[in-house]
Parts: sequence; structure tokens; C-alpha cells
Amino acid sequence: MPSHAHSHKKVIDLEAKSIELLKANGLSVTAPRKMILSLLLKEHGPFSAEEIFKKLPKYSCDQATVYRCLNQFVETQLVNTAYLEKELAHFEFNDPQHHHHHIICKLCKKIDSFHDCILDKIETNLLKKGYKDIQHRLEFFGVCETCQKA
Amino acid sequence: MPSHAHSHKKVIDLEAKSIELLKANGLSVTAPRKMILSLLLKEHGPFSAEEIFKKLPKYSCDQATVYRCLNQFVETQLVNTAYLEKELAHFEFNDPQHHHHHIICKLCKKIDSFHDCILDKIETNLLKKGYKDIQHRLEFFGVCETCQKA
DNA sequence: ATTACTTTGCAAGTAGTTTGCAAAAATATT
DNA sequence: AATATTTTTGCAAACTACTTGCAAAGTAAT
Ligand SMILES: [Mn+2]
Ligand SMILES: [Mn+2]
Ligand SMILES: [Zn+2]
Ligand SMILES: [Zn+2]
Repeated sequence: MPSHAHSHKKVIDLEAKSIELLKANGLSVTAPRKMILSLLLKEHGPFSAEEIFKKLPKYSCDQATVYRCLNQFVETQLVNTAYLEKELAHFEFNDPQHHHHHIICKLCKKIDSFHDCILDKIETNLLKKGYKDIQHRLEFFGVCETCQKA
Repeated sequence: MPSHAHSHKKVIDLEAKSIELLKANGLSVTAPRKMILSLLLKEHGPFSAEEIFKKLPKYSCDQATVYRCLNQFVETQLVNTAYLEKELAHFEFNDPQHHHHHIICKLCKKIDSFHDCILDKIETNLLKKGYKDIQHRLEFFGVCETCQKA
């Protein structure tokens, strides 16, 4: 089988998968939403909104549309956010089967990821990987009792 | 002993403690730095830069100075940051003896804190406290091997 | 096809934060 | 204590990431 046909098949699959996910989450199917979601399915990220915008075919949609789509994906939990650099959100497809976290180098900003989810163990593993001067930031988000009543 | 004298003593203690901390961290002692650090020692936070600015005596320093001081405190690790709301940094004094994390209500934005540091246990405890629809975000920060060499 | 509703591009606006620069304050040197 | 050197500050302007109003274009239900 020619590799060209193979990669074309993959694109179709991503598009089909995107359409399915959009519909399943009550979002209408538009060109920008399909493109952005396909991209996040294909490349794992996490990516900033600008990185995503630049990865899209030129002039294919506006940067404001990228932000709007990403916000909708976050609302529907199709996409997760990470705040790794100050003032700059990063986005990636939320695959609950592959829950994971990130480490960013304080100097070169390279982002690495890991699947462990217990803090001491994570820190030991990161030390083994050669990281130094490790810090972490852990925040929880939920709805408090007061707000559940109101 | 009159309570007035007592509270005055406390203020002196905070100022003395601030001066000590500034010097220990190689920062020169200035009025804004003393005021901001004293405030963070007195009230735990976490507070946004604007909240801190508004808590200071009126016209006592510029908002840009508050940002500059907070950034220096973060660099020297006197202060920790939390990114609880999108695009809005929160700051609090970093007391290594009282390592803890935060939960923010998705609706009313009220910030609560807890000292547990293992994820499953934390989530169980938060459920017991009455929170619903809990998510978490955990990021690590460190210096990678490549950057240590360079 | 027609209708009702949603989304988009564009340009302008906003929030939070940073920066250049001259004046003022803090520290080091004499 | 006076002076020199270095650092910090206030102010205004700039900047970055992100959002929004609105008219035109697209989507989806009938
Ligand atoms: Mn990831
Ligand atoms: Mn706290
Ligand atoms: Zn690095
Ligand atoms: Zn609440």
C-alpha cells in the first residue's frame, strides 16, 4: 500500500473522529472546530493558542476563532489546560485513559510528561531523569457546598 | 497590658522579620518591600497583585512596584505563586514548614487550602468536605539535564 | 428552500503585567 | 559624616494574551 494513501486515510480518520466528538459534545460541526480538534488529536501537545494557530493552514481561520474554539473545548472537557508559563495557557486533548502531568524546564521551557500520579514518587522519578531544583504546583477545582445549593 | 501596645508589638515583629528575610535573601531593605512582605507574613493569602496593592496604605507605593517586588520575592522563593483563575497570579508567603495546596470553587472563586499531599487522599477529603465536580492540575518545574550542562 | 440559530472574521477593547527613564533612596567607600 | 556608587522607585507608556461587538457567513432543523 502506498504511504500516501495511508496518511490520507489517517487524516480522514481524524476528521471523522473530530466530527463524532463535536456532535457528542453538542457542538455544531464547523471548519475551524474540525481543524483545531483534528490537530489536537494528531499532535499531543500541550500547545499554546498561538502555536495551534500557526500549525493550521495559513488564513484558514482567525486567531480569535482559535481562542473561541479552545474555550468551548475546555468547557466541554474535550481539552485540558495547563498553565506552565506565566500568563500563557497550554492546551491538549483530554484523553481520560491517559491521565498525566507535565514538567517544564525553568530555563529552556521544554515540556516533558509523565503518567505517575503520587507526588513523592513523581519527584523521585524526575530526579532519576536528571531534573534539578524541582518544584510543583498543585491546584484543585470544584464546586463548593454553598454554590451547589444556590 | 493594653491591646493597642500588643498589636503595635506585633507590627514591629513583622517589620523586623521582614527586614531579616530581605537581608537573608540578598535584597536591599526598602519601604515597599518591607510593607509588602510584612503584609504577606500577617495575612496568609493567596492574594492577587491587585489585592495586595489595595491592602497597602493609600499612595504608599506604585502598582508597578508591587509587581516588581512580588517577582523578586518569587525569584528568591520567599513567595509562592498559584494560578487559580485564568490569567491571574496569586501570591503567598512560602513557609516550607506549612507546605499546602489550594482548592478554588469554580463558581464563587472562594479559595480554601489543605495540607495533604497525596492525590487520591486529597480528593477523598475534598469530597468529604462537600466539594463536587473536582478536577486538579499538577505541574512540575525543574531544570533539565541539557540546561544544567549549558 | 426557507427559517432560525450559531459561528466567524475583523477590528477594537480589556486585564494583567512589564518596561524605559529620570528622580529618589539605599548601600558602599572614604 | 560626606560622598560616590548602585539599586530602586514612580510614572507613563507599552506589551501580551485574551475577549468582545457586530455584521456577514455558515449550520442545521423544518
Ligand atoms: Mn500532555
Ligand atoms: Mn495558601
Ligand atoms: Zn532545559
Ligand atoms: Zn462556591
